[in-house]
Amino acid sequence: MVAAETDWPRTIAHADMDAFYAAIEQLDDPSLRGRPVLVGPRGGRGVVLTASYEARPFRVGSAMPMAKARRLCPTAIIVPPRFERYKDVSRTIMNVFSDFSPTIEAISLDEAFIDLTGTSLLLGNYYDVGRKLKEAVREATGGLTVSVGISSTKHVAKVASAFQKPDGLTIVKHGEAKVWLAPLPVSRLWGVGPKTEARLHERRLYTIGDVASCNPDWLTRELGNVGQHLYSLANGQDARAVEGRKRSRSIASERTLERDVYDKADIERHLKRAADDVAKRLRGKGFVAFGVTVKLKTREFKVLSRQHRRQQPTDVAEELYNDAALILDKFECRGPFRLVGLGVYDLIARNEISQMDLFSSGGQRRKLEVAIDSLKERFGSDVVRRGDDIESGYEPPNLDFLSGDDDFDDA
DNA sequence: TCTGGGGTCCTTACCCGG
DNA sequence: TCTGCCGGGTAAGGACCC
Repeated sequence: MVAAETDWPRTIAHADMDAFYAAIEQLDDPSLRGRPVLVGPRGGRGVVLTASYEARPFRVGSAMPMAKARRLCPTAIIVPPRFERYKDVSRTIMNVFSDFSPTIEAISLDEAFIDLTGTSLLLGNYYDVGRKLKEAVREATGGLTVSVGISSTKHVAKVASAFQKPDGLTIVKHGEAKVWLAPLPVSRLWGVGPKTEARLHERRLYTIGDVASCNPDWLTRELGNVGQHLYSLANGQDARAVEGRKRSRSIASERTLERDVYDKADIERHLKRAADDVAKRLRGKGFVAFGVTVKLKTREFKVLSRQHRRQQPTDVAEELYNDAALILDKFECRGPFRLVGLGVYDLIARNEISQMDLFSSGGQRRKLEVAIDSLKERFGSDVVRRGDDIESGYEPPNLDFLSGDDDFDDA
């Protein structure tokens, strides 16, 4: 039944853990098993991070305000999150995925793409691979379940993994993706959120099949590049490859406050805390940052941001804070604000700062990074790097760090 | 007791220099 | 010399994801 799978141009699995945080809490505390569990803050203005499957019949789900979730499911047990523990388990499952392929792309703590191209002869057909993957995760974690989708594109694998949650295994054969996707609602397209869903509905497009069969030029006129992208996805086309690990491009720290702040001194106090946090994480990753942003959210949920580009990059909390304090003066709105945040962008590795003097602006550097990445992809990183050996008297800068060989997100 | 925190990518507007 | 156009760079916001 899957005899043709070796003809697939690529084979990609998407593995997505079921109710990850809640499942870990139930694993670690047997008294929680079989009961509705909400992972999230016990008080304050927080939202549900994960609801266990026992809580879901009460129409409770992620991102729902905790107060509302408690009204809907009064018997739920609320457990504060333990991210360090979740990261540990994440490392375990990523190691399991690595046993199935050298090319895995972690999307978050609990999900990843796994490039299975060419592995069927080693691991059996893709049903076997899927079952082995699920079993390996269950064994390595002591009982957690994962839902797996396997197809010839990232997008279909992703949609397939969500198709039979929890503990599902869905395989969509190459060449059958378009037909398989057609009856699903447009909201299942990866990248369609509430806003885009509404825009599609306004145009009488309700299923993925509706999108697939509409006129692509019309859809592009209506929705711009998004329309073009969605048309391709709806037709089962998605050329994106499973990418290994990627460099992080920004780091931020923001908090919704117990009470709204009006006072500039109060805002500055929160910026100071955020600067400390961001600086610590920058140093932990060995990065320095050129760009600093301040984010404020009004009582009406309007998000405002202002940014500033430094002459010299930094990972020092005091410098980040001083920039943030200056940025604060750029806001016309005086509050009250419910959230204060500080972020950094335009990151480079700290040990390469001196070489950055060659490039005056972030845009130029970004273009150079893209160019170098594409050269490395095309010719291999060893070939591209060989410029250092040229005996011309000119010593080209070592730009290895631009490909991010050394520092990555560990998520 | 009504709305998190951490990200990425894209669009739009504006400024500036050629 | 002035004006208009165009493209690049940057800033701000928006949508989306988990």
